[in-house]
Amino acid sequence: MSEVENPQVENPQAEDPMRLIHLLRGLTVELDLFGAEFAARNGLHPTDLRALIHLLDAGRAGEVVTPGRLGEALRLNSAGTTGLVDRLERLGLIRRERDPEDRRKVRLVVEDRAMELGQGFFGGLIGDLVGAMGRFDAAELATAGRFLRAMTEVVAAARRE
Amino acid sequence: MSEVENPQVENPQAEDPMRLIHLLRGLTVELDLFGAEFAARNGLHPTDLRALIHLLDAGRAGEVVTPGRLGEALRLNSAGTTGLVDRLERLGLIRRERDPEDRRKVRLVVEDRAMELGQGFFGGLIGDLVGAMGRFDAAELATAGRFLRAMTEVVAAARRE
DNA sequence: AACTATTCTCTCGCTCGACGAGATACTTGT
DNA sequence: ACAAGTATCTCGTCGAGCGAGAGAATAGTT
Repeated sequence: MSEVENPQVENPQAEDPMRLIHLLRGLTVELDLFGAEFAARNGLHPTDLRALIHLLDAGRAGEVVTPGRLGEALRLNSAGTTGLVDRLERLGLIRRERDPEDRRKVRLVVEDRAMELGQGFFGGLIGDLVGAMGRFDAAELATAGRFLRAMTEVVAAARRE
Repeated sequence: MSEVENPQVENPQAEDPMRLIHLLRGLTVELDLFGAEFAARNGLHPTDLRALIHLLDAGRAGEVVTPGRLGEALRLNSAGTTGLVDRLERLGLIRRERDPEDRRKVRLVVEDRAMELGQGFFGGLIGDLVGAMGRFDAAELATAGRFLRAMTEVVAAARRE
């Protein structure tokens, strides 16, 4: 019997939790860098990209986004938010529209150009990711999903203290 | 037989690839926000935090980090790197030391204070994450690891074009 | 209806992180 | 010794984001 046996009743191929932690962090680092490089290549700042993602998500969910909501989501104060919206509007990615029902509000409307931009770039990556998922069967994907949800839940809980 | 049987072919609970994509992105967003809030609470900027992580990683691997290497890893130019190192040094998190073998070089030495900072904060999160992993058996953790590695590989490959 | 409080967005002035260009210090090859 | 190369730092500038507060519209109270 080698000393490799019986590491608390587990097999030698068992995944070390710390390895998984580092994998999680490594993945987020890669995704961040990917986003940052995409942003830089298109004359955007990281914040602009995050804003765009938020706007596209909200649009897909059919929600109306105002500068206030956007700034809150991105943890910007009102001055920073105005600057951000100015930038995105100047780039032709979004458009301001006064809300006819409450004229204090401004609706941020995403232009087609922004969707094409997001699609054209992230679309390729998403396709590759989905392709790589093809090497996993349904049960494995379900396990991965459960795992990701569990980890996300922990981080979100930690964030709320 | 209930509809829960036969998961391989068209199970209603099967994980939709796009759901997994959004989970991945959601997780990176949560981790980013967690880091940003930690940084803000300690008077650090996101860049400082990234630098600290890089330095701690390198230290654990026994590598010597110079301002040049650090700036390269963080995609900063030399001026920005000097500013970053100044900041970290002013905060007492690192220390500059001239390399006695090649006196053009500067070694960045991490102070104990920085390790305590990183440990004290990320330590709690890591503990929670490892705890949540306890709800998965060895085979499931192995699957999760394989999945994370596959996704990381795809993103890294996309980044290299 | 007028008056006050509240909500939402924007303007102004400022700070400071990051950039480009170039200076300085040290090392290596001839 | 001298030129070329490498590592770091200095200087001037830009611009994203902050704090404070102004302006515009709505909601609530009497």
